[in-house]
Amino acid sequence: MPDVKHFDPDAALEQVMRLFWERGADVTGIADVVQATGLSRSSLYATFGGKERLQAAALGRYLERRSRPVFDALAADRRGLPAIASFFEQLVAARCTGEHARWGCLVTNTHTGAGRELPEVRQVLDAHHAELRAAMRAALTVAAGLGQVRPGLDADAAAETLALLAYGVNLRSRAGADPGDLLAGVRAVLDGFARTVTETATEPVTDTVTEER
Amino acid sequence: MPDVKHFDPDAALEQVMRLFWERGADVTGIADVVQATGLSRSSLYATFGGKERLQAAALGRYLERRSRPVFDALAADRRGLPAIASFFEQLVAARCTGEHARWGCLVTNTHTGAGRELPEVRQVLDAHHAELRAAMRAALTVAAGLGQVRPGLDADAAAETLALLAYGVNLRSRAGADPGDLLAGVRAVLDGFARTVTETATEPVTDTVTEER
DNA sequence: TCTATCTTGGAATAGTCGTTCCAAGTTAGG
DNA sequence: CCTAACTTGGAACGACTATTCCAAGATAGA
Repeated sequence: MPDVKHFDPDAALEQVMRLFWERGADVTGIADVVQATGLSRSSLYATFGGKERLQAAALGRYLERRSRPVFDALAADRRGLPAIASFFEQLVAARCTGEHARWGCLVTNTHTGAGRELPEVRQVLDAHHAELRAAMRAALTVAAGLGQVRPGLDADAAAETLALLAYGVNLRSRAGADPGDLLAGVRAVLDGFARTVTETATEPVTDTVTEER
Repeated sequence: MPDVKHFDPDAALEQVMRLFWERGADVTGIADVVQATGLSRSSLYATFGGKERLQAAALGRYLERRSRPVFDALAADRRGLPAIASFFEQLVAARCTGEHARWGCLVTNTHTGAGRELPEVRQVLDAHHAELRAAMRAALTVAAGLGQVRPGLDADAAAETLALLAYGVNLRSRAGADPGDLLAGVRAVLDGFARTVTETATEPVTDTVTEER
């Protein structure tokens, strides 16, 4: 029987993902990957193939390990509009403070990069958008059932709105946007989706967002 | 007296801007710039300096020639919410069809690129955001004066929302998003900002957006 | 322990990157 | 026409790019 790998491919891919996430895949060289992972070029190419396949794998890992769990939590949250508000609060906090501050979102960042034309990458981009929108839609449906939402709201359109808003937050956070501004922008949208003007004015569903500022 | 330039620097910068816009500055080499402009490396460096300064110049030109005129038109538009709806209709159309389809927005694209840390570039990014938000705010103020907007709407927050939404549209359009989805997302926001639920349901301010689909 | 089979480190590949340099060409005032 | 001042084409630079290759090392069944 042959030799086995002297490293953990899963841990290596995790480091590659973080490297591409923080710096951007386009401007990160294989030499950087070698240094960050401690692997040799041979092991890297034998395990992951070339850079394009490595980028696709790292992007797929980001969707599975980073995005999807949050999307699933949102879709499973039974609170309605507060669930969406909570999602954005955590998003802004993660994008503007802590370990990954100003890293943005790897999927969002990839939209403008060179690898966006690769089929494997494009597929992840579209899947990310579909899953984000579906999670938003699910939360909006719950909100509608709880009577939190204004009559006549198009849940599909509103879900698309919130997805686009999340991309905007991700994008601007990478340029060092003020978290207060981002949260204010989120609050204005959710207030617009809420049941009536007076209700949201006296007791807004997004009170927690305001408190975060 | 010395020799004069054998080319038009303004026209050359225009071509560079379009090149960076379509392909991305990071993945566009000086060789590509030389080929696209027809200039020699000597003339290029003598006129614009290195690549970083060239990128900053191209980005500044984009803001001045592409973004600002549209922002100014929005800020000067006295229609209120229809002015904002019209802005987004033109945006989606420009991003998804015609000459610059799937190019996105150069400023939006630059948010995720390598040059985003350069002071000159960062300055343009922030200026772009400030001007976009100010234009949105101006249109919202007009809308409030015309009684088109729901009571209690925070114009600053709503302006931030619309700016973030525009970034989302720009980003997703570069990945080939469906223009109908984008317009639906825009419509949902504007309906939420409009005066009352019943009014926007029977006669939405964003009717023209709906018709575009 | 032997050996087939895989992994590993690191050299080497051809190509591209941004940038610099210089001789040759071009201009316009004197 | 002369010449100072500038522009231009194109070669050349070292540093980097992704990728390939191979000898040496490691492994586990026979």
